[in-house]
Amino acid sequence: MTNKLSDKTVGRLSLYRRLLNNLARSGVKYLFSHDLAAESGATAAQVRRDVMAVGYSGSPTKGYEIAELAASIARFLDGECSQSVALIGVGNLGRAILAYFSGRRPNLAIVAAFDRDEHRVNRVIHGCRCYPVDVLQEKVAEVGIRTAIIAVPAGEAQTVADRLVRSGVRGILNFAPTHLRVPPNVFVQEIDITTSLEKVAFFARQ
Amino acid sequence: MTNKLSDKTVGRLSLYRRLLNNLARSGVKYLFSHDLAAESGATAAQVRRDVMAVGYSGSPTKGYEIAELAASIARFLDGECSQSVALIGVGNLGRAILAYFSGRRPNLAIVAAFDRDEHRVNRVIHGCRCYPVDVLQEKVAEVGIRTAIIAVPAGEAQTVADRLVRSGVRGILNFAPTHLRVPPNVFVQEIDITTSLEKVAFFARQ
DNA sequence: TAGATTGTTAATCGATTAACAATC
DNA sequence: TAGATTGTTAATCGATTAACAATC
Repeated sequence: MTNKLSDKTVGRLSLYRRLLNNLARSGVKYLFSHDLAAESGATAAQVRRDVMAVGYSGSPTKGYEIAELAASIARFLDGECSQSVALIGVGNLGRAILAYFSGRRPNLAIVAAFDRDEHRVNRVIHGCRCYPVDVLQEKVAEVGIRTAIIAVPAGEAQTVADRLVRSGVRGILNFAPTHLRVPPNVFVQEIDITTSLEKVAFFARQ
Repeated sequence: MTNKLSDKTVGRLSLYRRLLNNLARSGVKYLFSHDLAAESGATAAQVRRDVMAVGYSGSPTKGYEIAELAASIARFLDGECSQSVALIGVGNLGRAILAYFSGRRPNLAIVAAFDRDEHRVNRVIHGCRCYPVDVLQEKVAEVGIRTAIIAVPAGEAQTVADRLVRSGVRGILNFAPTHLRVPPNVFVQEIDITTSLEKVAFFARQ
């Protein structure tokens, strides 16, 4: 179960699950690899390999049973118990992230937010309690948080990351436009909106 | 100049430029490939290859002249004239994006935002005029916008993308959790925050 | 000069794609 | 059965890494 799975495969599985849940809601029972491929942007062969990786099998005539496949992916992606997430930085982007995840994923909820600005702390934003950043390490260690989202300005991101890692965080989603230096046992996913937009603008011009 | 450059290379170049500009501001004049590598998370060999791609040359003893290299990258990434960007969806995320880019990049500015909700339109948010989505095609074609950001709910993203493409847009930054189907001459960069967070949570548990 | 770095090619690696026997 | 799809392996592709002569 704790296989070595590539970054990309895990990303695709997460996407498949969401698509499958949507389809299940609309009453569809089965689909073929090429259906899921068309929905997700992957290829049918990728879907088949990814499905294989989670240990689920389909039928050559009926395809995959949607509910079963979704359940297999869930078993694979989600841990035994639900995971708590911390958010650091409650500016425009941080608040958008809070709003976005508010009550959406019960297994993966942002349970604590932190900010340096005292006007933003000691209140509840989109259902999430905001604390001063001074209590970051204490709080993260206390709750046993292992996943964090960094949405602070570039200059503060590395300091925040260091403190997170010291408190036991093992995965960071980093929106700050800075490459974070972390130990090899910590997974970092960088989302650099400026770079993404510049890429789009570049290829739009070609 | 209009070379076939990979997605990843363009992304790294965009990041290098930002790092170089920061260094230039702090008064540094030269750096070596491994310095830029350490800052960006790339390898020194990647930096050398990327620099080669933009047609700039360094010196084995001094390294790269920061200002010159930044200028070469800028010539390469930016077009002749500045590019206008449209934003569709002025919800929490859309407003965060507006705030983020507001006045930051003169060459790549969000000049028009669109939303379906009439409470959000016909006003200026973070310096950007918001229009009803009905005038999207008209406005995009009129201004000659070729780059757009989609920040609408998943269900509306494909419709919006179709209309954008019909109006002449050739690059889309898509925050909606939907795989967009577009013609092959349109570049799409998907930023799926939910998938990214699930990936981080998954690897944090390993 | 000696030494480190550059520009650039060759070797490696990993992921994607093609292919096909097994299956229902 | 005939036919399409599955599970899975082999071939392909592209990007990363290693290597090294040329350079200052």
